Amino acid sequence: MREEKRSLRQQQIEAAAYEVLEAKGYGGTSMQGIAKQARASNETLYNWYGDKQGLFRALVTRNAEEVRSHLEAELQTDHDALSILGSLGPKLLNLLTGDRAVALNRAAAADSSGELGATLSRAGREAVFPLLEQVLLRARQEGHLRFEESGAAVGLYLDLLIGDQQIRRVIGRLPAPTDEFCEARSKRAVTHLRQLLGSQPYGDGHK
Amino acid sequence: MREEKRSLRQQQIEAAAYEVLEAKGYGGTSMQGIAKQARASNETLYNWYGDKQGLFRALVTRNAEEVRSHLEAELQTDHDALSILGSLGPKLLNLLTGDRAVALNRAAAADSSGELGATLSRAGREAVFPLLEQVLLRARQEGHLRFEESGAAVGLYLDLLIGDQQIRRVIGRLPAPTDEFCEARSKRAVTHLRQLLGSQPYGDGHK
DNA sequence: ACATATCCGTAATAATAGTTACGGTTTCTG
DNA sequence: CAGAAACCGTAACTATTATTACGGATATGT
Repeated sequence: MREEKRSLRQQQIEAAAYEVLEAKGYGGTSMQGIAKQARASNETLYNWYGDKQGLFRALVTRNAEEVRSHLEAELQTDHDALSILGSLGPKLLNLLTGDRAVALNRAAAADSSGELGATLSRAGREAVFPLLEQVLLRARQEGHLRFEESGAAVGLYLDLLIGDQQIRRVIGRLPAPTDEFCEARSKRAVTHLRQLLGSQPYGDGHK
Repeated sequence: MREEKRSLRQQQIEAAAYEVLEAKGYGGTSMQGIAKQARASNETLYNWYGDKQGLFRALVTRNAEEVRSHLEAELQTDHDALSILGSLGPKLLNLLTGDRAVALNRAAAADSSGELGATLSRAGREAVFPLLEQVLLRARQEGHLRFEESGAAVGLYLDLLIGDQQIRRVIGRLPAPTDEFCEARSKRAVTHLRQLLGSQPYGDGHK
């Protein structure tokens, strides 16, 4: 009972943090601003999160956990690997270039200690990577793709899917992506991946 | 004489700004810190650059100008387009993910007004883009590549070359790239670009 | 050499934000 | 229901920092 309420309150506070963060950027985001936005008190924020970095660490890990669980759910289906990629791609792109992810990346960029960046990367890319690896390995098993190093293949896929979208979002030069955009870009990534690594049309082009 | 000295002093000040920026991140970079590092006075900084944003605007534009002139020089040679890409790629990658560029991207990410990001993008990607477009159009003319929209082709090339290297550098999860790394990645980008857009089928043996 | 503009070093000003503290109120627990 | 714990609203404390100010030193132009 008390646990539920506290968890709900934390969600509210973290939602408020995102609102301020998205509105004013990391530099313009203060603890008191978050507290006011959430109608909470400074004391509560510090009791729960320790300090400002602790609060952002919580945002990062919770957000990454959501990303990971989304993708893992997608992975449980027994569709063939490439169609998994087709439904997982847009979601991943959307999660990595959406407003929340951008706000967190900005926070990590501004954090001089580098700890937020480490947390963001560890809980983000480094958690997603093995999942994608599984998908690509399955695709290879099914005979749709051909590659030697799975790590390089995942890297190539991420380059094709994400490219420089994230950094351009982070410095404020791209609007939030639409669903259609994510869909189209994901399709393009899969198409190109098949052209580059597909076993059918092009033979093995690396060696 | 006075002009030269002043220009030299500005270079020193801007170099000092980079040093502080690279050491302490944008959040930890203060005007007084820069002044002390440069053995200059606050007054001079404000007289010359107006305010903090003005100083960073100067850094961004000067850095972008260097990038552009480097690439333009490369473009003047009359090698065939794809080999231009081969020598231009590593340089571009190095310039976009080097310590200076990363520091500036962090500054832009932390700037809530978005002005630095706009300047960075305008003077960076948006200045480089047309140059790359020229190269790719020349490659098409020479019959090495086949595409309809040159913009999309440039985008694809940039995705392959840069990918998510920049954002990973900015959040502190990648070390500065070595020359060998830039070289290898550029080669990979050109290889893949030829596989994807090449007009002749891309064979498995070489040449 | 002299008059002047610029620059350095340092300090003052003013505002902001991280963090702590406290009285009053709500919520939980026994 | 009584006591305790947690929470809210607000204020205080402290440190930092963008920006301005000023006296002494340095360089410039004539």
